[in-house]
Amino acid sequence: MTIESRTTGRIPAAVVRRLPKYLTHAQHLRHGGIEWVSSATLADALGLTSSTVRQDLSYVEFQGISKRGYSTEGLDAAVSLTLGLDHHIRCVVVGAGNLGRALALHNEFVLHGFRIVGVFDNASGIIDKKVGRHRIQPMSELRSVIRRQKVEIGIIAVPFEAAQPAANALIEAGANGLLNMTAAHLLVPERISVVDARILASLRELAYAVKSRRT
Amino acid sequence: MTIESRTTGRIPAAVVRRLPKYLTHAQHLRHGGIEWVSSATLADALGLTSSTVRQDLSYVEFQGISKRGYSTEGLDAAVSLTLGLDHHIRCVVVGAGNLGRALALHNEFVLHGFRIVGVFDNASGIIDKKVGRHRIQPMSELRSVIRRQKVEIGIIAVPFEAAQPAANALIEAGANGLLNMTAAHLLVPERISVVDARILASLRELAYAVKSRRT
DNA sequence: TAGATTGTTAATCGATTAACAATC
DNA sequence: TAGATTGTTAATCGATTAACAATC
Repeated sequence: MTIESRTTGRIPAAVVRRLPKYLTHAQHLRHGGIEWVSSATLADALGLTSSTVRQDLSYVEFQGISKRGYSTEGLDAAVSLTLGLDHHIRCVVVGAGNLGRALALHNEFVLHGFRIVGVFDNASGIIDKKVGRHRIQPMSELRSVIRRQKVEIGIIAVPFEAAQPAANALIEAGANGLLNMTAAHLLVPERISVVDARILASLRELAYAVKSRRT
Repeated sequence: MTIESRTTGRIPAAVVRRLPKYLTHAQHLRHGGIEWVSSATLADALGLTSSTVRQDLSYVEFQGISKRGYSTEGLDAAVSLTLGLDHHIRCVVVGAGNLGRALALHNEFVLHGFRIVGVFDNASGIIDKKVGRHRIQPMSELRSVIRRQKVEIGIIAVPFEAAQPAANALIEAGANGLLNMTAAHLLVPERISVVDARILASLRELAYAVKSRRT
């Protein structure tokens, strides 16, 4: 495969899932003043093999240097660019319950370029209440906020039964990506990307793991 | 492969990750009064193929019936048992910030058998404050709570730099499974299971997906 | 019974790892 | 220079899908 096709073609799903880990670690190392990291060191820190690391990074527009490894600064920049994180990405939160409010206030998102530009709910009792600097808005305003502010991502933090309607509303309003914090499986058109946060599913996976440990 | 070895051997990771989805959907169907579901219908609802569904369910101690499909009640019971969800599972939350408090109050966990038995933090200013029915306890009490209450799972909802120390404290105190809500990669002994919630990573994956859509 | 649907084997596909020439 | 480390190809491993006999 030529360099051309490797770096411009689609990146395998398994690799895309790992790129955020490389990014986080590269930023962490940079922050600690470490300028170079080898595939072996990176692998150890992230629980991978050095082979996987080198394979993965070959999909990123960036080269390591023999005998030195990868520049943490270059790695940060290149992975950020590959993921499309070179500019702020606007998000809205749908659902202003405990979880939705916590996410709207979550500092880490802003710190890494995800800007929450609206918090929505359909419970009339909480409309206009404040969540940090946000004012809870009714779902009827979702469309105009998404259009005006060019929102790309909707975070769905509603009760189980409200998840699909919330997804429909977000899609109809123009969102292209959905972060699903519920246990519901969302049915969406092919052009829409969904990532499931799997919180309950993760606890259930852990239940299996700790059970298996016992037997 | 004999029935014996299929159902008693270790279940492939990819299958374990899907079992919670089958469980959620089976419970949803049951709740709606639907008693039978075919592999094809299940596949459509969950975005899988009927072949994957049948393969996956062959790892569960439970059989479908030709021409009718799977009993939703049987499916619920069998998957619950396989995952080890036939009894309550005790958890603690470490970190009483926005996210930790939201998770401690999250109704869905209790509803599905995960009981939060303690909320911990090391910021002296918030010790003894209430989170719903929970009182925030200092980390110094973590060990005795985990031992006394036979806690299996620790939920880590602390700032990035505090994640590894929190994991160490949980492991030292006797937890066997960790749900990591932070972006940090946790280094743990082999006997300990970690599942990453990947919230920031999921947003970054979505950033890539919506970027790729545009080009 | 005939047809629908399961359970399972075999084939395909994709992801990970091993190996090593290129190179700094 | 000699040795460490990358980038890439080929081999292995695991996950998904296709196909079909068994069965209700």
